[in-house]
Amino acid sequence: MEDDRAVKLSRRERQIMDIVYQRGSVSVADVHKDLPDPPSYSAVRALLRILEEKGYLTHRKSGRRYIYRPTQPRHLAGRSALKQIFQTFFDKSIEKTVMALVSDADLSDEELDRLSQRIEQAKKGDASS
Amino acid sequence: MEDDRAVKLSRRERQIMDIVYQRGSVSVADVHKDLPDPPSYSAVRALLRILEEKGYLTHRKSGRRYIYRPTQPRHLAGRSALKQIFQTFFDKSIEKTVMALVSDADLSDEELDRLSQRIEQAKKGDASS
DNA sequence: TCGTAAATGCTAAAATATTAGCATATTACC
DNA sequence: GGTAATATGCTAATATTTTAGCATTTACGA
Repeated sequence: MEDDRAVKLSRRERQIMDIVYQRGSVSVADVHKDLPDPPSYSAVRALLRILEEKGYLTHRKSGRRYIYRPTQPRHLAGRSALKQIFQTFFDKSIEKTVMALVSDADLSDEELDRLSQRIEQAKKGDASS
Repeated sequence: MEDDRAVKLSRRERQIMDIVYQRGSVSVADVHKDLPDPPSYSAVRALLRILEEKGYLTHRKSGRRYIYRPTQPRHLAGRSALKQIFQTFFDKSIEKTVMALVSDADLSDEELDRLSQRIEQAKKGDASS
């Protein structure tokens, strides 16, 4: 289990990381705006600083403000989050997980077609990449 | 956003809920065993009691011990967890999420076939349920 | 240029989560 | 029935998280 990352985050830290990943990069004000039951601006800054100290974020200056970005790329973080979900709720079954996702989504026939085709193409024997 | 549930859990509470959902139902000892950096048995009991107070768990007696179960059914909890993931990491795209899941999984050709067929069957026009 | 609005740095207070330990109850087994 | 092992109930100490506020810096615009 290399899920040490998300497991160690406090509630607020987790909420903030979610916002960061959703937005890609954020200013303090962005986070403050999106946070449920938002605390003071100061509090948000402190949390961001802590997350940076812990290695989850970096920042750069843009004009007079800091822009924070995650250190772990989004797609990697997403994958490990998915892994966690399918282990916890879907008996480690990809199929169950996918079907839950699909059946909740109310996709059009076209979208379903496209999806099933893309899955077909993932087959090993398939050279049409 | 009705994600009020997971959003409110503390770190330990979340770890415990994960264990509960993974196992289906648990004794205190089960949780204690699975918890990363396990605290005392007492601490685990306290957390379970709190989670029950908050409405996430119930318990029944089995012999001399308590068996805890989640109040929200597994599949529902799983779905809302998935929703959270695909919103946060995959631009609210089912397709992106599914493909991330599939491409990480190293499924056999047979499994991929089966999956793509099941997705086909989800089409509205399809009456072969 | 220079005033000012808007940012960050820092620190410590307050709230919440986490933990251990002792007292008590229950069950299984001899 | 008696007793030891294994539960839970409860409470208070400790650790961590979350927060606000004041001091200082920075860049934008009149």
